[in-house]
Amino acid sequence: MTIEAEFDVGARLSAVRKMHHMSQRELAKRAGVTNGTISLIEQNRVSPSVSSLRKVLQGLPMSFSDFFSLAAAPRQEVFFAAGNLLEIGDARISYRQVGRDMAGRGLQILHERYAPGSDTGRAMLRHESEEGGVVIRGKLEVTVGDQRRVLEPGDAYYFDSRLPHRFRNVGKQECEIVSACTPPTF
Amino acid sequence: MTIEAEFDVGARLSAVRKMHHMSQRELAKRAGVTNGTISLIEQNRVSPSVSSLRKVLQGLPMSFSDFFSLAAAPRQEVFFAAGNLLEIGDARISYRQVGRDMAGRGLQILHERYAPGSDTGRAMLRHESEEGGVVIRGKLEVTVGDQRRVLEPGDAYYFDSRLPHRFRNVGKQECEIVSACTPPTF
DNA sequence: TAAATTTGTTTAATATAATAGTCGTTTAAA
DNA sequence: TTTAAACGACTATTATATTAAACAAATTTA
Repeated sequence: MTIEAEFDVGARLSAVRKMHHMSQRELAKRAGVTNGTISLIEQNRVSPSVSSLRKVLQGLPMSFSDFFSLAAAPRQEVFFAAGNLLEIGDARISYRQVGRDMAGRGLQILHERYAPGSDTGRAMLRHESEEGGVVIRGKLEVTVGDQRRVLEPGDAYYFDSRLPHRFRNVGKQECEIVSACTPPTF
Repeated sequence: MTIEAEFDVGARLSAVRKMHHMSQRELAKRAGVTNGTISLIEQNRVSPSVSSLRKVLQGLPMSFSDFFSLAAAPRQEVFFAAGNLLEIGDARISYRQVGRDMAGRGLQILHERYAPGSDTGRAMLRHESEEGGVVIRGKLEVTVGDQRRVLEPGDAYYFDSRLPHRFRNVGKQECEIVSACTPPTF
């Protein structure tokens, strides 16, 4: 039986709104509330009623359970520096493990390439899986939740796929990464 | 990206409160609100603020995500009459399947016995699994969410373990059932 | 540059939620 | 029965959320 740790409704709404590239006014318009309401909620100067919060979330759109699952999700370590990977290979073949402990992770690794300027764009939310990767060549801007960083060769990422996320090749050359994700639930 | 279907906050709170065997006053006391607030919320005559709903849920205790996951969970068929099981065995050995389609279920079957008057009691919420069973001998009162029924030999149940649930042997003889549950996530 | 949008914030007025206290009913005890 | 305790519902008051409108700062357009 989990109890709610306190969490920041305002910051969470602000983050998820920005991930959807909406202004307060645009969201307010879609949600059928005023922009002032959004502003006050995001500053935690009011605690919205469930009914108005529902209107706001429907403007994204997002369900209550997604919103609160995100809010309740423990913050994981997202970025790993190039020199901060765990070497588990041998002298001839190097296996560099992303993340300290793999306990309870279990995912499959893939290779991907990004043309200059390419962008995974809109599809920001997935469910019930995890994914990670390593940049081989080029520059990749990775956005996860409210965290964003441009990764360069050797850098890596790992996060819960339920967090909103986006990949962009911000460099002028092709970008190659080693990525991985858990298999679909069924 | 799931959107919230409308759901009845008041009815959900009322159901989950009753599953915890609390009166409005008792919950109000634990939550630090007045019993009138609980009453008004359960009648949907107000839409509680997130902050007061949090106080109420902490009185149970229950997290936002559990509360809204429950509310968002599609209502499954919970009870199956004795003659309403799917026979998948042969003439010598009878396998009677509980539930129509097993698509996306995947669980393991077990046998259990309940002494007269025994009661699983308090532990009402689990996570991320499903369970079901068949009564072989005796009478078993099964409570799932806001649904309750006394099952007799041949009757069966199947439900999402995230729903609050409880088993009681209300008969005077030992009760034997065939039950099943999904393995723990890790 | 200058004008025009668009951004997030703020304030006074309004609408709504939460409280304290009371009521009638039900349940249990005497 | 009678009494006492507990229950959920209700009302008037208080506290809070929401709105509408105006504001300054940042960005875009001409």
